Amino acid sequence: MDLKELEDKLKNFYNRCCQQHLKITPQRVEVYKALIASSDHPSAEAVYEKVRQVLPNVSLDTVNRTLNTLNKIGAAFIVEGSGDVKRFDGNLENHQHFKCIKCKKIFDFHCNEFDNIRAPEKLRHKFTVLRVAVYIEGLCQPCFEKENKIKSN
Amino acid sequence: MDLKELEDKLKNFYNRCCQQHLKITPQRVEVYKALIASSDHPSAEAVYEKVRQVLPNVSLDTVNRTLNTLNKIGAAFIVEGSGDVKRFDGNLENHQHFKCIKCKKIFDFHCNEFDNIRAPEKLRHKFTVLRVAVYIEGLCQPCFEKENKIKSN
DNA sequence: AACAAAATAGTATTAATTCCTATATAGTAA
DNA sequence: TTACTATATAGGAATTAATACTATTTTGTT
Ligand SMILES: [Mn+2]
Ligand SMILES: [Mn+2]
Ligand SMILES: [Zn+2]
Ligand SMILES: [Zn+2]
Repeated sequence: MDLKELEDKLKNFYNRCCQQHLKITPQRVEVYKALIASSDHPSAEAVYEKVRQVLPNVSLDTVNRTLNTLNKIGAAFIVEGSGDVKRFDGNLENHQHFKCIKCKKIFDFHCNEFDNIRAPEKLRHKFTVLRVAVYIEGLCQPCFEKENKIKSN
Repeated sequence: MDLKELEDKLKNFYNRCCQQHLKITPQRVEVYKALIASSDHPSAEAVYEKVRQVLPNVSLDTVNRTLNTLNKIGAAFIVEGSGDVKRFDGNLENHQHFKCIKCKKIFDFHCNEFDNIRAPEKLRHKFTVLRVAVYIEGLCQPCFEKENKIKSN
Protein backbone atom coordinates (compact mmCIF):
# COMPACT_ATOMS: atom_id res chain seq x y z
CA MET A 1 0.00 0.00 0.00
CA ASP A 2 1.49 3.35 -1.03
CA LEU A 3 1.34 6.61 0.88
CA LYS A 4 -1.46 8.02 -1.27
CA GLU A 5 -3.67 5.03 -0.61
CA LEU A 6 -2.99 5.20 3.12
CA GLU A 7 -3.88 8.88 3.24
CA ASP A 8 -7.08 8.21 1.33
CA LYS A 9 -8.09 5.49 3.73
CA LEU A 10 -7.29 7.62 6.75
CA LYS A 11 -9.27 10.60 5.42
CA ASN A 12 -12.13 8.23 4.71
CA PHE A 13 -11.86 6.85 8.22
CA TYR A 14 -11.90 10.33 9.78
CA ASN A 15 -15.06 11.14 7.86
CA ARG A 16 -16.68 7.94 8.96
CA CYS A 17 -15.83 8.75 12.59
CA CYS A 18 -17.19 12.29 12.36
CA GLN A 19 -20.42 11.07 10.82
CA GLN A 20 -20.87 8.64 13.70
CA HIS A 21 -19.85 11.26 16.30
CA LEU A 22 -16.81 9.26 17.27
CA LYS A 23 -13.80 11.19 18.47
CA ILE A 24 -10.57 10.88 16.59
CA THR A 25 -8.08 9.73 19.20
CA PRO A 26 -4.48 8.64 18.68
CA GLN A 27 -5.45 5.16 19.92
CA ARG A 28 -8.26 4.84 17.41
CA VAL A 29 -6.09 5.99 14.56
CA GLU A 30 -3.21 3.70 15.45
CA VAL A 31 -5.47 0.68 15.84
CA TYR A 32 -6.98 1.41 12.46
CA LYS A 33 -3.56 1.93 10.86
CA ALA A 34 -2.21 -1.27 12.41
CA LEU A 35 -5.16 -3.20 11.08
CA ILE A 36 -5.10 -1.96 7.50
CA ALA A 37 -1.34 -2.49 7.39
CA SER A 38 -1.83 -6.17 8.29
CA SER A 39 -2.67 -8.78 5.72
CA ASP A 40 -2.72 -11.69 8.15
CA HIS A 41 -6.08 -11.04 9.81
CA PRO A 42 -4.66 -10.32 13.25
CA SER A 43 -6.23 -11.07 16.60
CA ALA A 44 -6.85 -8.24 19.09
CA GLU A 45 -3.71 -9.35 20.90
CA ALA A 46 -1.65 -9.07 17.71
CA VAL A 47 -3.00 -5.61 16.95
CA TYR A 48 -2.26 -4.66 20.56
CA GLU A 49 1.39 -5.64 20.18
CA LYS A 50 1.67 -3.61 17.01
CA VAL A 51 0.03 -0.50 18.43
CA ARG A 52 2.19 -0.74 21.53
CA GLN A 53 5.23 0.00 19.40
CA VAL A 54 3.78 3.44 18.72
CA LEU A 55 1.73 4.01 21.89
CA PRO A 56 3.46 2.04 24.64
CA ASN A 57 0.74 2.74 27.21
CA VAL A 58 -2.23 1.68 25.14
CA SER A 59 -4.41 -0.89 26.90
CA LEU A 60 -5.61 -4.17 25.49
CA ASP A 61 -9.13 -3.18 26.43
CA THR A 62 -8.90 -0.11 24.23
CA VAL A 63 -7.67 -2.18 21.32
CA ASN A 64 -10.50 -4.64 21.78
CA ARG A 65 -13.07 -1.90 22.14
CA THR A 66 -11.74 -0.07 19.12
CA LEU A 67 -11.70 -3.15 16.92
CA ASN A 68 -15.31 -3.78 17.81
CA THR A 69 -16.09 -0.16 17.03
CA LEU A 70 -14.40 -0.48 13.64
CA ASN A 71 -16.56 -3.49 12.99
CA LYS A 72 -19.68 -1.64 14.07
CA ILE A 73 -19.09 1.37 11.82
CA GLY A 74 -18.08 -0.79 8.89
CA ALA A 75 -14.43 0.22 8.75
CA ALA A 76 -13.41 -3.40 9.38
CA PHE A 77 -15.02 -6.72 10.15
CA ILE A 78 -14.59 -9.89 12.13
CA VAL A 79 -13.43 -12.75 9.95
CA GLU A 80 -15.85 -15.66 9.78
CA GLY A 81 -14.58 -19.00 11.05
CA SER A 82 -15.46 -21.97 13.23
CA GLY A 83 -14.36 -21.34 16.80
CA ASP A 84 -10.98 -19.89 17.79
CA VAL A 85 -10.18 -16.33 18.81
CA LYS A 86 -11.64 -13.37 16.96
CA ARG A 87 -9.68 -12.28 13.92
CA PHE A 88 -10.07 -8.91 12.24
CA ASP A 89 -9.83 -7.66 8.69
CA GLY A 90 -9.49 -4.06 7.54
CA ASN A 91 -9.59 -4.96 3.86
CA LEU A 92 -13.04 -4.00 2.64
CA GLU A 93 -12.50 -5.07 -0.96
CA ASN A 94 -14.52 -8.01 -2.19
CA HIS A 95 -12.65 -11.13 -1.27
CA GLN A 96 -13.02 -14.48 0.44
CA HIS A 97 -11.13 -16.45 3.06
CA PHE A 98 -9.51 -19.81 3.40
CA LYS A 99 -8.60 -20.85 6.93
CA CYS A 100 -6.23 -23.64 7.90
CA ILE A 101 -7.85 -25.50 10.79
CA LYS A 102 -4.47 -26.55 12.13
CA CYS A 103 -2.20 -23.48 12.13
CA LYS A 104 -5.17 -21.06 12.00
CA LYS A 105 -3.62 -18.99 9.22
CA ILE A 106 -6.22 -17.15 7.17
CA PHE A 107 -5.56 -16.62 3.46
CA ASP A 108 -7.32 -14.16 1.20
CA PHE A 109 -8.46 -15.27 -2.19
CA HIS A 110 -10.83 -13.92 -4.74
CA CYS A 111 -13.37 -15.64 -6.90
CA ASN A 112 -15.60 -13.49 -9.08
CA GLU A 113 -18.51 -15.88 -8.88
CA PHE A 114 -18.62 -15.55 -5.11
CA ASP A 115 -18.94 -11.77 -5.17
CA ASN A 116 -22.40 -11.92 -6.64
CA ILE A 117 -23.86 -14.42 -4.22
CA ARG A 118 -26.93 -13.01 -2.55
CA ALA A 119 -29.10 -14.31 0.22
CA PRO A 120 -32.13 -16.11 -1.22
CA GLU A 121 -35.34 -14.07 -1.59
CA LYS A 122 -37.07 -16.12 1.09
CA LEU A 123 -34.39 -15.29 3.64
CA ARG A 124 -34.29 -11.59 2.82
CA HIS A 125 -37.97 -11.35 3.65
CA LYS A 126 -37.56 -12.94 7.03
CA PHE A 127 -34.26 -11.37 8.12
CA THR A 128 -32.19 -8.25 7.71
CA VAL A 129 -29.14 -9.48 5.85
CA LEU A 130 -25.97 -7.62 6.72
CA ARG A 131 -23.30 -9.90 5.33
CA VAL A 132 -22.89 -12.86 3.02
CA ALA A 133 -19.62 -14.76 2.99
CA VAL A 134 -18.22 -17.85 1.35
CA TYR A 135 -16.01 -19.51 3.90
CA ILE A 136 -13.60 -22.27 3.05
CA GLU A 137 -11.50 -24.24 5.49
CA GLY A 138 -9.04 -27.06 5.34
CA LEU A 139 -5.29 -27.54 5.60
CA CYS A 140 -2.49 -25.43 4.19
CA GLN A 141 0.36 -27.20 2.41
CA PRO A 142 2.82 -27.31 5.36
CA CYS A 143 0.14 -28.53 7.77
CA PHE A 144 -1.03 -31.17 5.33
CA GLU A 145 2.50 -32.50 5.02
CA LYS A 146 3.04 -32.55 8.76
CA GLU A 147 -0.23 -34.43 9.22
CA ASN A 148 0.83 -37.14 6.76
CA LYS A 149 4.23 -37.46 8.36
CA ILE A 150 2.66 -38.16 11.72
CA LYS A 151 0.19 -40.67 10.30
CA SER A 152 2.95 -42.65 8.59
CA ASN A 153 4.95 -43.11 11.82
CA MET B 1 -37.13 -37.21 13.93
CA ASP B 2 -38.82 -40.61 14.31
CA LEU B 3 -37.49 -43.65 16.15
CA LYS B 4 -36.36 -45.39 12.95
CA GLU B 5 -34.27 -42.39 11.93
CA LEU B 6 -32.72 -42.12 15.37
CA GLU B 7 -31.78 -45.80 15.36
CA ASP B 8 -30.24 -45.43 11.91
CA LYS B 9 -28.14 -42.49 12.99
CA LEU B 10 -27.02 -44.24 16.14
CA LYS B 11 -26.04 -47.41 14.29
CA ASN B 12 -24.18 -45.25 11.80
CA PHE B 13 -22.46 -43.47 14.67
CA TYR B 14 -21.41 -46.74 16.31
CA ASN B 15 -19.87 -47.86 13.03
CA ARG B 16 -18.03 -44.61 12.65
CA CYS B 17 -16.64 -44.99 16.18
CA CYS B 18 -15.53 -48.58 15.61
CA GLN B 19 -13.79 -47.63 12.38
CA GLN B 20 -11.87 -44.92 14.20
CA HIS B 21 -11.15 -47.19 17.18
CA LEU B 22 -13.18 -45.01 19.50
CA LYS B 23 -14.90 -46.66 22.40
CA ILE B 24 -18.63 -46.47 22.65
CA THR B 25 -19.22 -44.96 26.06
CA PRO B 26 -22.53 -43.81 27.57
CA GLN B 27 -21.16 -40.25 27.64
CA ARG B 28 -20.27 -40.30 23.97
CA VAL B 29 -23.63 -41.71 23.00
CA GLU B 30 -25.58 -39.23 25.11
CA VAL B 31 -23.62 -36.27 23.80
CA TYR B 32 -24.29 -37.42 20.27
CA LYS B 33 -27.98 -38.02 20.97
CA ALA B 34 -28.33 -34.63 22.64
CA LEU B 35 -26.73 -32.95 19.67
CA ILE B 36 -28.77 -34.60 16.91
CA ALA B 37 -31.94 -33.97 18.91
CA SER B 38 -31.17 -30.23 18.94
CA SER B 39 -32.03 -27.95 16.07
CA ASP B 40 -30.72 -24.78 17.68
CA HIS B 41 -27.00 -25.36 17.22
CA PRO B 42 -26.19 -25.62 20.92
CA SER B 43 -23.03 -24.54 22.68
CA ALA B 44 -20.99 -27.06 24.68
CA GLU B 45 -22.60 -25.67 27.82
CA ALA B 46 -26.09 -26.25 26.41
CA VAL B 47 -25.27 -29.82 25.42
CA TYR B 48 -23.79 -30.33 28.87
CA GLU B 49 -27.06 -29.28 30.54
CA LYS B 50 -29.00 -31.64 28.33
CA VAL B 51 -26.71 -34.62 28.91
CA ARG B 52 -26.75 -33.97 32.64
CA GLN B 53 -30.43 -34.84 32.73
CA VAL B 54 -29.48 -38.39 31.72
CA LEU B 55 -25.98 -38.65 33.19
CA PRO B 56 -25.91 -36.33 36.22
CA ASN B 57 -22.19 -36.83 36.84
CA VAL B 58 -20.96 -36.10 33.34
CA SER B 59 -18.28 -33.41 33.26
CA LEU B 60 -18.22 -30.34 31.05
CA ASP B 61 -14.75 -31.33 29.92
CA THR B 62 -16.06 -34.62 28.61
CA VAL B 63 -18.82 -32.87 26.71
CA ASN B 64 -16.34 -30.47 25.20
CA ARG B 65 -13.91 -33.22 24.34
CA THR B 66 -16.64 -35.36 22.85
CA LEU B 67 -18.05 -32.54 20.73
CA ASN B 68 -14.58 -31.93 19.33
CA THR B 69 -14.25 -35.64 18.66
CA LEU B 70 -17.56 -35.66 16.82
CA ASN B 71 -16.28 -32.80 14.72
CA LYS B 72 -13.03 -34.62 14.03
CA ILE B 73 -14.65 -37.85 12.88
CA GLY B 74 -17.24 -36.00 10.83
CA ALA B 75 -20.29 -36.91 12.89
CA ALA B 76 -20.91 -33.22 13.57
CA PHE B 77 -19.28 -29.88 12.91
CA ILE B 78 -18.64 -26.49 14.42
CA VAL B 79 -20.94 -23.87 12.99
CA GLU B 80 -19.15 -21.08 11.14
CA GLY B 81 -19.59 -17.56 12.51
CA SER B 82 -17.72 -14.41 13.46
CA GLY B 83 -16.62 -14.59 17.07
CA ASP B 84 -18.79 -15.79 19.96
CA VAL B 85 -18.76 -19.19 21.64
CA LYS B 86 -18.48 -22.39 19.65
CA ARG B 87 -21.76 -23.75 18.39
CA PHE B 88 -22.25 -27.31 17.19
CA ASP B 89 -24.42 -28.96 14.57
CA GLY B 90 -25.21 -32.65 14.24
CA ASN B 91 -27.26 -32.18 11.07
CA LEU B 92 -25.07 -33.39 8.23
CA GLU B 93 -27.59 -32.72 5.47
CA ASN B 94 -26.74 -30.03 2.97
CA HIS B 95 -27.86 -26.74 4.44
CA GLN B 96 -26.71 -23.24 5.25
CA HIS B 97 -26.86 -20.93 8.23
CA PHE B 98 -28.12 -17.49 9.03
CA LYS B 99 -26.93 -16.03 12.31
CA CYS B 100 -28.43 -13.06 14.12
CA ILE B 101 -25.54 -10.95 15.35
CA LYS B 102 -27.60 -9.64 18.23
CA CYS B 103 -29.36 -12.59 19.88
CA LYS B 104 -26.89 -15.11 18.38
CA LYS B 105 -29.67 -17.44 17.21
CA ILE B 106 -28.62 -19.59 14.28
CA PHE B 107 -31.23 -20.52 11.69
CA ASP B 108 -30.97 -23.29 9.12
CA PHE B 109 -31.98 -22.61 5.59
CA HIS B 110 -31.41 -24.32 2.32
CA CYS B 111 -30.60 -22.94 -1.10
CA ASN B 112 -29.91 -25.43 -3.89
CA GLU B 113 -27.48 -23.13 -5.64
CA PHE B 114 -25.25 -23.03 -2.58
CA ASP B 115 -24.90 -26.80 -2.38
CA ASN B 116 -22.88 -26.93 -5.56
CA ILE B 117 -20.40 -24.23 -4.68
CA ARG B 118 -16.87 -25.55 -4.89
CA ALA B 119 -13.56 -24.01 -3.98
CA PRO B 120 -11.94 -22.52 -7.08
CA GLU B 121 -9.45 -24.69 -8.95
CA LYS B 122 -6.58 -22.42 -7.98
CA LEU B 123 -7.30 -22.85 -4.29
CA ARG B 124 -7.72 -26.61 -4.49
CA HIS B 125 -4.23 -26.91 -5.84
CA LYS B 126 -2.70 -24.92 -3.04
CA PHE B 127 -4.74 -26.21 -0.11
CA THR B 128 -6.59 -29.27 1.09
CA VAL B 129 -10.19 -28.16 1.15
CA LEU B 130 -12.27 -29.80 3.85
CA ARG B 131 -15.33 -27.59 3.96
CA VAL B 132 -17.06 -24.90 1.96
CA ALA B 133 -19.85 -22.90 3.56
CA VAL B 134 -22.04 -19.98 2.67
CA TYR B 135 -22.48 -17.96 5.82
CA ILE B 136 -25.05 -15.22 6.17
CA GLU B 137 -25.47 -12.92 9.12
CA GLY B 138 -27.69 -10.05 10.06
CA LEU B 139 -30.65 -9.42 12.32
CA CYS B 140 -33.67 -11.58 13.00
CA GLN B 141 -37.10 -9.94 12.95
CA PRO B 142 -37.47 -9.40 16.73
CA CYS B 143 -33.94 -8.01 17.05
CA PHE B 144 -34.46 -5.70 14.09
CA GLU B 145 -37.60 -4.29 15.69
CA LYS B 146 -35.93 -3.80 19.04
CA GLU B 147 -33.04 -1.99 17.35
CA ASN B 148 -35.40 0.44 15.65
CA LYS B 149 -37.32 1.07 18.84
CA ILE B 150 -34.13 2.12 20.61
CA LYS B 151 -33.01 4.35 17.76
CA SER B 152 -36.30 6.23 17.70
CA ASN B 153 -36.11 7.13 21.40
C1' DA C 1 -10.04 29.18 28.05
C1' DA C 2 -13.94 26.39 29.75
C1' DC C 3 -16.97 22.74 29.42
C1' DA C 4 -19.38 18.18 28.76
C1' DA C 5 -19.41 14.09 26.53
C1' DA C 6 -16.66 10.47 25.16
C1' DA C 7 -12.59 7.69 25.50
C1' DT C 8 -8.70 5.64 27.94
C1' DA C 9 -5.57 3.06 31.32
C1' DG C 10 -5.24 -0.07 34.60
C1' DT C 11 -7.27 -3.42 36.98
C1' DA C 12 -10.78 -6.78 38.21
C1' DT C 13 -14.02 -10.01 36.71
C1' DT C 14 -16.36 -13.19 33.92
C1' DA C 15 -16.70 -16.69 30.58
C1' DA C 16 -14.91 -20.29 27.58
C1' DT C 17 -11.88 -23.77 26.87
C1' DT C 18 -8.17 -26.74 27.81
C1' DC C 19 -4.97 -29.24 30.82
C1' DC C 20 -3.86 -32.48 34.55
C1' DT C 21 -4.14 -36.78 37.03
C1' DA C 22 -6.05 -40.44 39.59
C1' DT C 23 -9.74 -43.58 38.72
C1' DA C 24 -12.94 -46.16 35.93
C1' DT C 25 -14.42 -48.49 31.78
C1' DA C 26 -14.76 -50.69 27.09
C1' DG C 27 -13.07 -53.74 24.00
C1' DT C 28 -10.16 -57.76 23.42
C1' DA C 29 -8.09 -61.95 23.98
C1' DA C 30 -7.26 -65.67 26.88
C1' DT D 1 -15.86 -65.35 32.42
C1' DT D 2 -11.86 -63.25 33.69
C1' DA D 3 -7.88 -60.52 33.09
C1' DC D 4 -5.59 -57.04 30.70
C1' DT D 5 -4.59 -52.72 28.34
C1' DA D 6 -5.59 -48.81 25.97
C1' DT D 7 -8.82 -45.37 26.17
C1' DA D 8 -11.99 -42.34 28.42
C1' DT D 9 -13.83 -39.91 32.40
C1' DA D 10 -14.58 -36.84 36.63
C1' DG D 11 -13.20 -33.19 39.11
C1' DG D 12 -10.57 -29.53 39.68
C1' DA D 13 -6.85 -26.34 38.30
C1' DA D 14 -5.03 -23.46 34.89
C1' DT D 15 -5.15 -20.78 30.87
C1' DT D 16 -6.98 -17.65 27.63
C1' DA D 17 -10.18 -14.41 25.68
C1' DA D 18 -13.14 -10.86 26.29
C1' DT D 19 -15.68 -7.66 28.98
C1' DA D 20 -16.81 -4.62 33.04
C1' DC D 21 -15.56 -1.04 36.26
C1' DT D 22 -13.91 3.47 37.60
C1' DA D 23 -10.96 7.32 38.20
C1' DT D 24 -8.64 10.21 35.05
C1' DT D 25 -7.73 12.22 30.60
C1' DT D 26 -8.84 13.95 26.18
C1' DT D 27 -11.50 15.60 22.28
C1' DG D 28 -14.57 18.53 19.97
C1' DT D 29 -17.23 22.50 20.87
C1' DT D 30 -18.42 26.71 22.76
MN1 LIG E 1 -9.18 -10.84 4.28
MN1 LIG F 1 -27.57 -26.29 10.96
ZN1 LIG G 1 -1.74 -24.62 8.35
ZN1 LIG H 1 -31.92 -11.89 16.92
